[in-house]
Amino acid sequence: MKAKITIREVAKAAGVAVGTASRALNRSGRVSEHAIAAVDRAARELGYTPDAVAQSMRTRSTGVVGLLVSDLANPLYARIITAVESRLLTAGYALLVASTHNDGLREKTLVDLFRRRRVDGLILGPCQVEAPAYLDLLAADGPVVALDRDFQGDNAGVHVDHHHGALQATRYLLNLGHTRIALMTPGSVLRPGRERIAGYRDAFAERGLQPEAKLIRAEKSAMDFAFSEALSLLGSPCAPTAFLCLGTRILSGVLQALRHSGRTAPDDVSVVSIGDTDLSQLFSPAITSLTWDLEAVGTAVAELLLRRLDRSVPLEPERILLTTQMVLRESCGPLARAVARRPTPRRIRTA
Amino acid sequence: MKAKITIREVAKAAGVAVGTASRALNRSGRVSEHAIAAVDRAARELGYTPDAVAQSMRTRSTGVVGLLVSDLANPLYARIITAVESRLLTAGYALLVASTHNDGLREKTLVDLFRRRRVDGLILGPCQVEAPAYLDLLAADGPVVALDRDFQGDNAGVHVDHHHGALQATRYLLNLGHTRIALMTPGSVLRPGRERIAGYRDAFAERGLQPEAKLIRAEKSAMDFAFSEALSLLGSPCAPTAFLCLGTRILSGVLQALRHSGRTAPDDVSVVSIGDTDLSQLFSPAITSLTWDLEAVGTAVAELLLRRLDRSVPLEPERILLTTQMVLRESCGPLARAVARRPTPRRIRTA
DNA sequence: CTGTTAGCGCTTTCAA
DNA sequence: TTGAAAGCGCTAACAG
Repeated sequence: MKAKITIREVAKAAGVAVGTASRALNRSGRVSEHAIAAVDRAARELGYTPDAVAQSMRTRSTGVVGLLVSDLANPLYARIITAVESRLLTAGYALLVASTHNDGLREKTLVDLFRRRRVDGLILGPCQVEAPAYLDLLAADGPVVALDRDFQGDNAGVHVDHHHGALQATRYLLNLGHTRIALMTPGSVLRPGRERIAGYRDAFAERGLQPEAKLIRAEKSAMDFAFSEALSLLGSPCAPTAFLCLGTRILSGVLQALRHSGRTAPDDVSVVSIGDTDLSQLFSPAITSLTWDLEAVGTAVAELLLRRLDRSVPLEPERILLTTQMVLRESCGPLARAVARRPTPRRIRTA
Repeated sequence: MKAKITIREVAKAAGVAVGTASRALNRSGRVSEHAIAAVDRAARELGYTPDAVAQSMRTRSTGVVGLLVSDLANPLYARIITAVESRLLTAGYALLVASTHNDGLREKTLVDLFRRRRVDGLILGPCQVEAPAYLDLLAADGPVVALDRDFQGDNAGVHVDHHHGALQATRYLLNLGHTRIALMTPGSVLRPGRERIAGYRDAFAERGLQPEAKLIRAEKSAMDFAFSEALSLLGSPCAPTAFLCLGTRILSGVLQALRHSGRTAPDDVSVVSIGDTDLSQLFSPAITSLTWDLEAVGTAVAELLLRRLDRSVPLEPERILLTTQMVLRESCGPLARAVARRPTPRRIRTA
């Protein structure tokens, strides 16, 4: 393990004092061209690399930002993270990541872990407890920006317009004549879920309707609750004629349930997915989906943080709202079709 | 921005010297029970959090490890990373991540970025140039472990047995009577691709056969080259009767090509996917796939690194090889079927 | 067992 | 413009 080269040795090799070497390397303040040249050359020859830890020690800035999401393996997050990482890298920042698994306690632990490491900023995705008390204290240590999450503080964040998205999707299904639209969501606590449920309700309200409470499946439950929930819904006396699926895993579960019970979209039921993936694109029939620009989300949240990291600009509340687009594919049809087919005995019976 | 509490203030509040406070907090060496109690209480009351940067400065250990993969958004990597993060967290380590985008230069930049930040260890996934010169120098700074990648040095890493996997999959197709098996891979440079191609060849060799060179599509090319490649293969005079797809994106492309040209598996062609995802499980027909335990890969690589981070154990070469399993589903059939159907005019014509 | 002190490698006053 | 020196917060070595 060869000894690390320090700025001290560079200074000596260049025939200047360490202070001068530092100023030369950082191009900060008044240094002679001559000194700069000598120091640069010495640094290059010795293969000097500044020690970021020591720099952080003095400057109180680590050049690291932390990112917390509920699950790194979620393909949607994975793509957002890639975009965040990319944008941050161009500004010289490194990215520390971790999964909260949607557990408030774990989030606190991780935030502390990051804080002890003196991250310069924090990006927080949705989590169980949206605005825990420690978030306010935290803001004193550096900027915290929200990723599809609501918490007080100076309120900076990037949000997807899930409300409008769900509204749009629900309207579409209502226009096709569906009213028994099952809403399958992994939870109603987190912002995305909350907003989507509200959008769904509002679409009904626009027509003076109200969704059947039983069709809203927002219980927090096991990962693949969607399969069993969908199956039981399909077997109930007033089965839904359409499914609005919130998330890839949910879509998987619903599609499996459909297959299992011998139904197909769009003939027996219509299916819309909120969140677009390989699966929705390639499934037969291709699934009509609500999509949004994940790269834009990542880039925007990184940029927002970067702006707040730059102490020269004043910190004012800043919320960025990104819109969703509906991609029409093959999985939806007018109610008539489903009604016409429902009487078939095989289809009515419970699995 | 309230002033940070340092160990100095904790010591004063507890009525001891900083040295004692440090020893008490770290339970290191000889400290009286009394002192420990006083220091702990003072620390709690003041809300003291040790500054990891200052600690790193002294101890020369940051408690951070770096992880580099070609693409964080790749769902397979995403799941591995989650497992790595989980395992590392239990040992108190934080995880710095970045994507190399399979670019050797970018990898070097990132490795430097991590190194300057003095990560304690490094996990490197496959990249363009498998064993660049700087990797050897790097080993002097701390342990480097490979993730499905071959490089010299002290050779520690976790590898998936892609060779055996591809062998297994190819044998399976050969047993079904297929010999014109297209191998669709995003590249032959990286270890996984190399090994898989070798396995594929070896399966042919076992029967004294040799695959047609034209059926091996290992060109490095655009992300969705699979679609056009598959389409052109299907239109060629001696179209393949089976597809071996290496990776999710490739599978997507091939499935799209099949749909586009009006063919379906397993009647017209057989399809096997190497790497199992939602798509392969839910597609109709469900795709016969080669799968491996991604969580095990992540845990194993984390554990391997952790072991090497512990300076008390001697560093000896250590390679962990994980096996693959073949999951039989509905996308493959005997050659006979495809042959019987091929004469149908619509199917022979090029799209 | 505990206090004092010397740095880790760097940036940043403050004089010169 | 430059050099010398003072720390950033902490741990480790050394006296007591």
